[in-house]
Amino acid sequence: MEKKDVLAGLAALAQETRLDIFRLLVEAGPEGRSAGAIAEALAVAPATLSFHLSNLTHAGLIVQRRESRSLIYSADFGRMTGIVGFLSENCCGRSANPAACAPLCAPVPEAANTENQEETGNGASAGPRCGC
Amino acid sequence: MEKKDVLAGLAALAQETRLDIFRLLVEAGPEGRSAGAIAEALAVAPATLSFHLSNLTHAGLIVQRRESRSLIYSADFGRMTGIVGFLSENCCGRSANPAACAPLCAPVPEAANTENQEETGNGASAGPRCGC
DNA sequence: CTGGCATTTCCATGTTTGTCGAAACGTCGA
DNA sequence: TCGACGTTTCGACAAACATGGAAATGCCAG
Repeated sequence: MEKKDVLAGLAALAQETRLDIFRLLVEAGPEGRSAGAIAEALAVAPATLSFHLSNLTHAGLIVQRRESRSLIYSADFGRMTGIVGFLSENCCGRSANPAACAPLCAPVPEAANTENQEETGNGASAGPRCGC
Repeated sequence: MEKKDVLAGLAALAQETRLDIFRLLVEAGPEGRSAGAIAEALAVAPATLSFHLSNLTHAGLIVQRRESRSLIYSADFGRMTGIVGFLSENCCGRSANPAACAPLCAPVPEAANTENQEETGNGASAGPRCGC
């Protein structure tokens, strides 16, 4: 995963409409959703949606396939995990002492959860986030 | 973690200079780095750096502390894991069948690694990415 | 081949963003 | 208190971006 790819992915997600689209597709899973269905679900004008879908596709975050007259879009999780990996690369300088790293790299177990419990159980499943 | 926070975090990271800063601070760990040290390491003009540091701070991705005349910045991993959690929220509609979800949610074990091995061992440590 | 539907491309607009020089601010050593 | 140093704020500019209406494109049923 190269820096420019990560940058493109983050830029694509850093926009409300596109973030909504992506999360809708994450929720839809491999099955995906047609452009029309997305437009209806999010109440976005066709031209605007097309612009954003193109953006997300070029960023590699979503994938397009045809099904009769409709174009179906679905999320590409591999790309997302790649981006996350890039962000935590060389975490804490790959220090050999997990102690110095723990406060940052593995705050999930209990500390970070005291703030906001809404959607724990997903990414915050207490697994080791970085290689520390 | 609210949507606007996630949006702010992604927008902050979706910029080359800021991405470089954040990754530098991720590598630096809890110890952090002074503004001057960052400016030197990345060859960024002081005013520009200050602008980006402020941006990252407001997004909650980095934290500031004073040490004599210098301001030390360090990454806040809790925020990052929160963002990742938000992105994979309701993954695959929380479907009860992991089979339909696996191709997207847990492609890491072997499939995704065949592409690019550079920084595996970090985020791509084969742990379950979403709650599927 | 033709009509119709789903989606995209084109275009113009207003808004946001990244950049840097100059000046101001706050903190520390003497 | 003073001078110096590290950092931030201000001001201005060019560039990139989001948006939606209208027209064009691609695909399918009959």
